[in-house]
Amino acid sequence: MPELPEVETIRRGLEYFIIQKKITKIKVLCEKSFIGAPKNGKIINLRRFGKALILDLDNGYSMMIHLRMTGQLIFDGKERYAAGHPSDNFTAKLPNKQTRVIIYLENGTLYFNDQRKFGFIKAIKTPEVEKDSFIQKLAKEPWQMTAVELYEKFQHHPKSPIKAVILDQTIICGLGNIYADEALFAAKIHPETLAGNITKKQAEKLLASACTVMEKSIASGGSTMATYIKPDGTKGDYLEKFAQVFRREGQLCPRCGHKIVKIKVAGRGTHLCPSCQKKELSHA
DNA sequence: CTAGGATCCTGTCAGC
DNA sequence: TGCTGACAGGATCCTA
Repeated sequence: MPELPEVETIRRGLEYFIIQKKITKIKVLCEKSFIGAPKNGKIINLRRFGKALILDLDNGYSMMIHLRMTGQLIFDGKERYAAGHPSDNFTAKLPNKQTRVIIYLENGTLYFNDQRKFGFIKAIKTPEVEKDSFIQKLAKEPWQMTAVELYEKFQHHPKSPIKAVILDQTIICGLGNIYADEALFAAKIHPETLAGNITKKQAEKLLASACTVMEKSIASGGSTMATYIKPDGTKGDYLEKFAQVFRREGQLCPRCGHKIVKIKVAGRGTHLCPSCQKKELSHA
């Protein structure tokens, strides 16, 4: 679930609590969730590659963390800092049934929770991080990429729907299901448009939109910040505050007032405004 | 090589 | 109430 903005939010938030802190012990509660041998050591750096987080230790080892769909990192010390897949775990007593790994630090405890066990922590030597196959295959983030580069990549997947293509981290890095839908909406492109039919102009708009939607999210702390309290005192979340189309099927398009629909593209739930995001017959 | 679908796993929710 | 199937903010593996 966590996409680039959420992982960046976690990185920035966690940094404050765990940099220069020693790991005293690591407890693996689910074998599948930890690859390699746990290493203690002092945390000297927190890096991010796409949706992957890298925790560097002072002993030559690193831990690569990927949250996949339902992973969460919750630091519990004097204060609690929780981010990742939004759920009650953010405020629950830990460890609980979904806790997979516990990292004990000198100043608190870092819980890796993951309902579906798709995520993992992997211990590797620091120089091996950039040789990791996932990291190595990652494309540039939208801010580093030019529209021409992106357009040319589209030509390698001419028959795939554009949504499937922008979800591919080896083509453009950082978007997930939310921001793919939001970026396509902002660029007024139908998610089923074949990548080979995307014009240079559309590629440009799409790239700019990807930057904008993710920047806005990072600036506001990512979509997975626990919750916020609405003026009426009830709880709300990022999606109802910032998402234009994601999980808004049945509601009215904020741009044209047409009803937002949900379809399936590339096996994923996909939200769009059929009026703003016309299939083929867009511009020239 | 690309494209599409199945798969990993747990939990929740809609519909009968 | 209990069951069943669909679905879920990701990525990889398998097949055609």
